[in-house]
Amino acid sequence: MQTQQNKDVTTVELSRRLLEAGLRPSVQRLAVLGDLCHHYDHPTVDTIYSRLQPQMPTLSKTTVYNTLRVLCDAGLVRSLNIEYANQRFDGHLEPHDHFICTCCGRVYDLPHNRTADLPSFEDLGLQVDREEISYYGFCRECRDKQAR
Amino acid sequence: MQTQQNKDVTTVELSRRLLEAGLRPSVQRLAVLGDLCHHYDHPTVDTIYSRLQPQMPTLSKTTVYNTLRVLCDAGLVRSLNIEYANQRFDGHLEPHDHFICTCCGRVYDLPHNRTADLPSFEDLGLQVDREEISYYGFCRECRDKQAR
DNA sequence: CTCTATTTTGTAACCATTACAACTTTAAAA
DNA sequence: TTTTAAAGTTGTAATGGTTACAAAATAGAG
Repeated sequence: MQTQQNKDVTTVELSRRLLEAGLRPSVQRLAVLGDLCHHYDHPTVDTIYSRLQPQMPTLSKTTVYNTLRVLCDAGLVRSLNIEYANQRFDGHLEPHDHFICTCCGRVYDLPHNRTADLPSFEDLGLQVDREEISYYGFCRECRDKQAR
Repeated sequence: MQTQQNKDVTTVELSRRLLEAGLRPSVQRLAVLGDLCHHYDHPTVDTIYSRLQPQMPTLSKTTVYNTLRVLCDAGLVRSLNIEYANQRFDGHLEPHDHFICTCCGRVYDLPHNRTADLPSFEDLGLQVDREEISYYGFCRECRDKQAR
């Protein structure tokens, strides 16, 4: 669950997604987007950089930051807002929620816990584009560890 | 809505809450907790500091940080996790959701959009303590501004 | 092939947050 | 009271994630 992978996303598909979003499919962009589509482990910028750098020795961390911003703006990637944590990213685009262990900080995917569509707050003058549901608590590992 | 206030919370009441949480009701703690209970505007650390500093010239920003952490741990205050923003705080404790304008960054309170209690993820080994629902979009002001 | 816009890179700066040690205040005991 | 120890506050310095910026590299158009 945590280290779920999805190797099905080919470079061709990634390239198509970038082009569709009006972005040039550079090596770096393909690498960053690919990393997020192949690992659903909600990595930090640093994690992404560390995974890619060995294969791309000239890669700059600034590029990872820039690329992630571009990908987020294009909607190809989500950024998660997690208490007491660095920014984290998610290449998993189908609607789903997150569980954050307040003990170890790990992030788990959850099925989207919402029966209906996005609620409307038009009466308040608010146009809702996106919803983010996060649960906080203890994962099994941390509960077991604490029990001992 | 945005600058909603609640002057009904007296110092005596704030003091009682602190003591009940096992915290000494120091001047600084009363001030920080009071600020968050009197303004429901989801301030940043800096905003809180700026509001209190004029009346408390010796107040240190470190104290504001320390105090907020202590208050959060005690459950007297919530911290919000908002995309592309500094940490923000909320002294409004009844369950409610938030709307964040992706244009101006303002945070609006919403009624809690959840019919049932916290869902259970026991089957996944996850013990849920807390839920956070955030909506992102455009507020009326920013929509109007963009329309022009 | 040349030119120009786009993208990437590395360094330096920025700024929110935390570590730490000194100082102050408080509460309780003597 | 006075003393004493614990709790709380303060300011400075360090940390570390993120961004600004300018130079270098790259890619697509003509």
